[in-house]
Amino acid sequence: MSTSVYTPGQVAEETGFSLDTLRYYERIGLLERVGRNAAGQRRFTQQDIGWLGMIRCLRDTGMPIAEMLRFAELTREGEHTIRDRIALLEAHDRRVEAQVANLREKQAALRNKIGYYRGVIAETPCPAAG
Amino acid sequence: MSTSVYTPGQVAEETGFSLDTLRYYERIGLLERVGRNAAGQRRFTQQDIGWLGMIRCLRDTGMPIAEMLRFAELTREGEHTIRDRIALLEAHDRRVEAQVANLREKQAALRNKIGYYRGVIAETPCPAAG
DNA sequence: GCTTGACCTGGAGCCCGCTCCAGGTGGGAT
DNA sequence: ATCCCACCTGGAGCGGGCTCCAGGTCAAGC
Repeated sequence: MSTSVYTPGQVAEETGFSLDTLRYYERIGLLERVGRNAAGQRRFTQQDIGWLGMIRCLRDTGMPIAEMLRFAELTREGEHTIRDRIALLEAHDRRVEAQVANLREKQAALRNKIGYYRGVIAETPCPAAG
Repeated sequence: MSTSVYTPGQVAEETGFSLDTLRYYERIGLLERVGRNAAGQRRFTQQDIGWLGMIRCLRDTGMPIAEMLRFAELTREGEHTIRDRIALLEAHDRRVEAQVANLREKQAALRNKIGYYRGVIAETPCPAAG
């Protein structure tokens, strides 16, 4: 299984992005032009897959595509942008933290509500026996 | 300050929903027809605000509007739907839990990446002194 | 030799959740 | 009396992020 290249289907399978999404990401430049075989079909490298893993992390944590594009750009520009990349990721990390905090807060409120409903039921044990 | 009704502006202020969003929620039935004054202007009750708080929790935790509508419906149907409401909220709670877990997992990966970048910088302390 | 199916392209379409607009009404402060 | 501003309605528009489609090209298995 040390195939050094992967077909679109394999990549979709592995990354969880749909074929259309993979093409879309390439179109908008989030994915650098992917290599092709003689017939013009995409052949992804291990590197491409690694980058897609990064994209997956950023998307799943709610980074908008515009910002991922910025990050992609920085990455392409080379090592001298590493500080900028760190700054970008750290800012994002803070947003993720806030996101989790908000989720937890709202979740607590919802659990409260569930508890309240349970109490209501406890007072009226049998639905139609009031 | 114990105004028993609130203007749209006050409600927007307090709930963080925009005026348009409040009207939109009423239009689609997420908010039951809000009371009006003689001139036809909305006057929200304390109850409306409570409900909006619930909506806020559900939205912020990613519940789609269609499902909030379902919840609203159940609520309007009365006490005999409490078990269904609990079920709905519990299912949602599980999704929220999964959401947080995924965020945490991806966040850890991103922090890893930041750590990696830091390592790269440590090896090349001065940007142009390679 | 033919079918099947994975893939290609460019472009249109879709869903969600708002957000904005035009044109109009009322009501409170000065 | 006047001004201004908050509010009203119905309906159109928008931004993000895909997703689908038509029409076509290879490549391998039967």
